[in-house]
Amino acid sequence: MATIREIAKRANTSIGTVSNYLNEPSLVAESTQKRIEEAIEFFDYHPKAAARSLKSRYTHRIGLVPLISSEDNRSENPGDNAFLELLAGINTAAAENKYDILLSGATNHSDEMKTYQRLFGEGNVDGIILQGIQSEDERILFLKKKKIPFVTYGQSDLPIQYAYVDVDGGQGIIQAITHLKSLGHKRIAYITPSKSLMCTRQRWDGFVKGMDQNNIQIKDEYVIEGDFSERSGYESTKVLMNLKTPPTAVLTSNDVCAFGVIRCLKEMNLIPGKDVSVVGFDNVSISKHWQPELTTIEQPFRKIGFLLMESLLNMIQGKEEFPHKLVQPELIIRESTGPV
Amino acid sequence: MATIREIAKRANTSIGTVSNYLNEPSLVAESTQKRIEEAIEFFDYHPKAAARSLKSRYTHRIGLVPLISSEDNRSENPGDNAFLELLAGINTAAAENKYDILLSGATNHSDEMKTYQRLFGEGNVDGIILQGIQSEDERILFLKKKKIPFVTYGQSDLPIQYAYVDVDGGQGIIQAITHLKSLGHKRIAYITPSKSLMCTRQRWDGFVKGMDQNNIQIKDEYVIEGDFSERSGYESTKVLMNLKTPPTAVLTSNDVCAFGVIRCLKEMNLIPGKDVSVVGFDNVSISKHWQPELTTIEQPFRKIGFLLMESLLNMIQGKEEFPHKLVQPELIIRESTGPV
DNA sequence: TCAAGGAATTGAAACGGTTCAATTATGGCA
DNA sequence: TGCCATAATTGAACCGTTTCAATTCCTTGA
Repeated sequence: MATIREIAKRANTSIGTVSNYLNEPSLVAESTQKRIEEAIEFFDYHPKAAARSLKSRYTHRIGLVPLISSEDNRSENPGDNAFLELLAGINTAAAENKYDILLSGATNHSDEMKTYQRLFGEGNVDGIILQGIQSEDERILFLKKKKIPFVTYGQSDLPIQYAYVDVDGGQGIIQAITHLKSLGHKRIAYITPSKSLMCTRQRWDGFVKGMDQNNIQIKDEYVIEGDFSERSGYESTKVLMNLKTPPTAVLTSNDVCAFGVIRCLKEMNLIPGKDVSVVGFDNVSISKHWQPELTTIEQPFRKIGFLLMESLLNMIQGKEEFPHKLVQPELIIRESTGPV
Repeated sequence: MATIREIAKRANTSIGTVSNYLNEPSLVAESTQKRIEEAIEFFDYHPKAAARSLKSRYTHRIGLVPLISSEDNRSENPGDNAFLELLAGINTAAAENKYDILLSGATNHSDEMKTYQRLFGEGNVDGIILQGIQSEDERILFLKKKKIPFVTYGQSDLPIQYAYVDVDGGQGIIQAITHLKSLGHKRIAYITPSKSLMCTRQRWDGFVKGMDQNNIQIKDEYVIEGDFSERSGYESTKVLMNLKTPPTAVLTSNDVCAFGVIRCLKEMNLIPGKDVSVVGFDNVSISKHWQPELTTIEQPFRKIGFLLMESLLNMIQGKEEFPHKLVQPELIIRESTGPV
């Protein structure tokens, strides 16, 4: 394998100049550039990343640590393509900046933190992207303490400054309510997981605001505190449908929960999308193939990935300190919502 | 950040000994080990990957270049979790050997080859895992020519020696036929994509063998050359069901094609799993939630990932030259197959 | 013709590990 | 006690870049 010295020799110049050409071509005279290019071509030269990063301190890599369940559970979890789309976005921004992605799976959060420390400590990565943020995420505290540059996808409740990209979930709920109103719905129920979660709180705020904007009064009995599970959707629906005046539409906080709602409606011989409208959140891959196809709120994962990477790079390069970015979700209208 | 020299100093030993401790602790006296461990703990020391690989030539990283479609297509392609599961398997074997995974997406195969060359040329990775092998895959030729260590998931038709891990698709088809036979089926149809593909040919061989083993004669009119699309499943089924004596069971080469079969059956007012049994191939995440739930052949992606990584490491370490491994798929029996 | 100053180039030191031949310590045995 | 084999340790050279102060080259204006 050729080294920078051989390139310099063949191009009849010094290694310093070749290095300049590699990093800041404008410093090098055009005629010299030509000769260097010829030599690089001739030897099929690629500067060694190890040598480069040893001296320069930049690895040109960022770390991503997906949580990997310890058992095979292919078809269980429908979070599926979201990760791939996020990756696609991250990759796009990375490639534009000549960065690569280093992946090292972990099976739990304490593993994950060890991995972060190792990746950064060993100088494998310049920074880290965090996903699946929890309300008091210990990983955020850890990375902050270790002074490891990082961006998160989603916000925590921690009173700390850090960079994040987040979806404006409240906006999504507002869109859904507006859509339902336009179909004539006024009796709108909302199944929300515990408001101790940051994202749920945002959505709740959106719910309040959306109802207000559309001049609909929030009825306490239409608001049910559940969780993200299919079961929760099912049980909550049972309660809702047994009310004196049951709602004509149900908002949920994720698709899986909406699937539970649909199952319950079917069991009660109600036609989802006709008798009762249902809106999910996430647009997981199966929601398009559900019966009926699910109206849901989609998070733009590619864009999120792109922004995550962009923000991280800005931090690493010292251009921004703690960038905050909010992106708008999109309402995907399918069969599970219809006129009253 | 501490360096090996500071560790040596505090542990009152030489850098050579610390290096030995790091790489081959058995070379170091126990008492010395203790002191070194204390020093490492004290400084929270992590040996720098760049320095290490600069001299040792090992990066402790392998490369993976997923093809990333240029547009957002979250819920279109159900290949979804397969990649994640593969990754999980690769990651497990990687972690056991202190390896990390470097990911760098590409949008097409020529991009992909450039990426391979860069990753290996710059010394970012020790070897590469190739997926989505085609019958005359140019990437295989390229990597072979450039002497880049690699393993593929799947075989090509190229008359070259290289390492691969593959699923014994033929075995899967045999299992499916045996299952159908046990349900009383004798009129079994098979929709197969063009036999020019390696994997289709394997499956065809399995079909022939499986029918023979179960003493069923292959009827020419029950064999339809289609492709992997939903449409192909639909069209082929139309032809099959209009035969004088239509088949009672249909084998396909992937789940999406099977979905097409099911759609056609429903349109013809036939009940899939009752009037006609249908078997898919892949067990994509939605097949479990299909109507009816799809009987299909599952590829053990975790295991495949694990074997891929293991084989690659063996090659890198010179333990094996071109390991070949075949894994057995598993028949997942659900609702789309039933007694005649 | 010369001085000044910017553009281009130079080369030695530095980054933080690994490697290996050489050296020293240790234990077993006659 | 002395000798030998083996275990443990040492430290200088090296890996291939980047960095930067120093030097040379070139142009311009007086």
